[in-house]
Amino acid sequence: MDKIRPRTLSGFMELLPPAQAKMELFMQTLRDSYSLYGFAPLDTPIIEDAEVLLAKGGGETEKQIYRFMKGDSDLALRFDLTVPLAKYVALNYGQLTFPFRRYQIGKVYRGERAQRGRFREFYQADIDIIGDGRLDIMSEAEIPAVIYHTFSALGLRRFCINLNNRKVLNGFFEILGLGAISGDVMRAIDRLDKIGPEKTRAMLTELGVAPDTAGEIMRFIGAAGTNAQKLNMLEAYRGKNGLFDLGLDELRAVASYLPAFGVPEEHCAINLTIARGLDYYTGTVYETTMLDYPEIGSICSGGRYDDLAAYYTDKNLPGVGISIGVTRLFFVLEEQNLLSQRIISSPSDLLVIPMTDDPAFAVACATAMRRAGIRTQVYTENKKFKAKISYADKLGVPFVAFIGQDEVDSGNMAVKDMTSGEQRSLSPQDAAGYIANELSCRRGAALIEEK
RNA sequence: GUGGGUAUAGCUCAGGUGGUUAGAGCGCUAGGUUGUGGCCCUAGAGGCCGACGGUUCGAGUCCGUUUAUCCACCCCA
Repeated sequence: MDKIRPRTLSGFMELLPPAQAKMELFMQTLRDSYSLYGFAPLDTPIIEDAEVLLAKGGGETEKQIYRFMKGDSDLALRFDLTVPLAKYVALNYGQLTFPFRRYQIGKVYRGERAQRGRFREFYQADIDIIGDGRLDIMSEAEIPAVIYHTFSALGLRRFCINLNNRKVLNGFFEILGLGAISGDVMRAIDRLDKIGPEKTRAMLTELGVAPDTAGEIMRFIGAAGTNAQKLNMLEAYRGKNGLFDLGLDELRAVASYLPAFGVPEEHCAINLTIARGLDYYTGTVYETTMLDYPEIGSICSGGRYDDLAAYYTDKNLPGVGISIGVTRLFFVLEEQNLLSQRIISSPSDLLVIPMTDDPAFAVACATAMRRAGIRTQVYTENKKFKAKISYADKLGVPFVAFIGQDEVDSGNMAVKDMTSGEQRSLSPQDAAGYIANELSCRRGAALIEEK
């Protein structure tokens, strides 16, 4: 009989158990970090009514969204977590307490061509703070702290949160008389780090920007130095444009609270080239990059927006949020070999191997170990001894307990440390203490270990 | 959506100018005798050479079509 060839669609990540164990730890670390800052967990359906998801319509979203009919229902898979959040907040407005702080980690779908590090199904890990009518600048100032803590908790050290403000950029363009093409100009300067100053200048010229104006833009966005020095440079433009002045005040406020939030300046820098492609950002924007892997691009992006749910409600709901591309980041970390080898990725801490015809004592030992919190499985297949211990070896189970006739007679367990090869005969109670103690010494390794 | 590359064992890949039973490494299975894994040795299983069509006495190899996949661009996480 012909078999159907098993296959997984391109662009869909499917991991083997050891890698999946690390992925789970990754996401648990994110959950713990987000919740430490007072964000509430939220989940929403993967499938929504197409009319709801495509409320905004047009553009890339329309082209990339998975959409299908089920009977008479026009359905679509969510392509991010922000649109479902907007719907959720509009729908449950009366029952939510504002500012509404939620985190959500979930799969999203984009029907585009998959390639290296680009997936069609991937996890996003979002946090957002939604205000009712207004939202203080302090929420924008707090976001870098959450990003900093989250990546630090993962074990990442070599990263930088880039800060900018859309009002500063748009105000600056208005000062230069480029207000009409600010979107195109922003797109051009956003690519500075990727294509270099010459090509950026050429793009500006193509847009019809006069040479000396282009020069001023290049000087402006290329500003170097500390955050304080960059803010001083910006002060030179104060008084020429209301929007710019407002943005400068916001940027200054966000930067000034970094120390109180515990964010070191070397991890959070004003970068005037950061524009973000998404057009709904209206204030602070964030983009986090790994210092040793700039080619990867942003691993966490977000910003301030003025009206989250305008398509669903008349309520004005300004907010600020960020998204970590979990699947891409995990893929890159694995590819760069930055995931710690010290993480215990075994599904069990202990494998109990019965060697007598009646496994009752072995099962009783396993029960005692589980009561002590030790993740335990019993090997019950009737195979040769070698195959049994090899099973533990392949799974990376750190401890094995042999239960043969000697053990049944003595009431002890023969506990072997698979790393050292050392073996000792212990009562179940002593064995539980020994294993738990050893494990606690080995746990706690960070997920990411930079070279 | 645009441009380029690649499809041979479970995985990574060899297979000059067409020529008999298509190979390697890793992995897998079984041995190397009794209650000790990793290393080593031996043996074995496993392929309609992506699919369809063409050229030819003969195609894994050449040509066409198609599908899948990868890379780059666009855009993004």
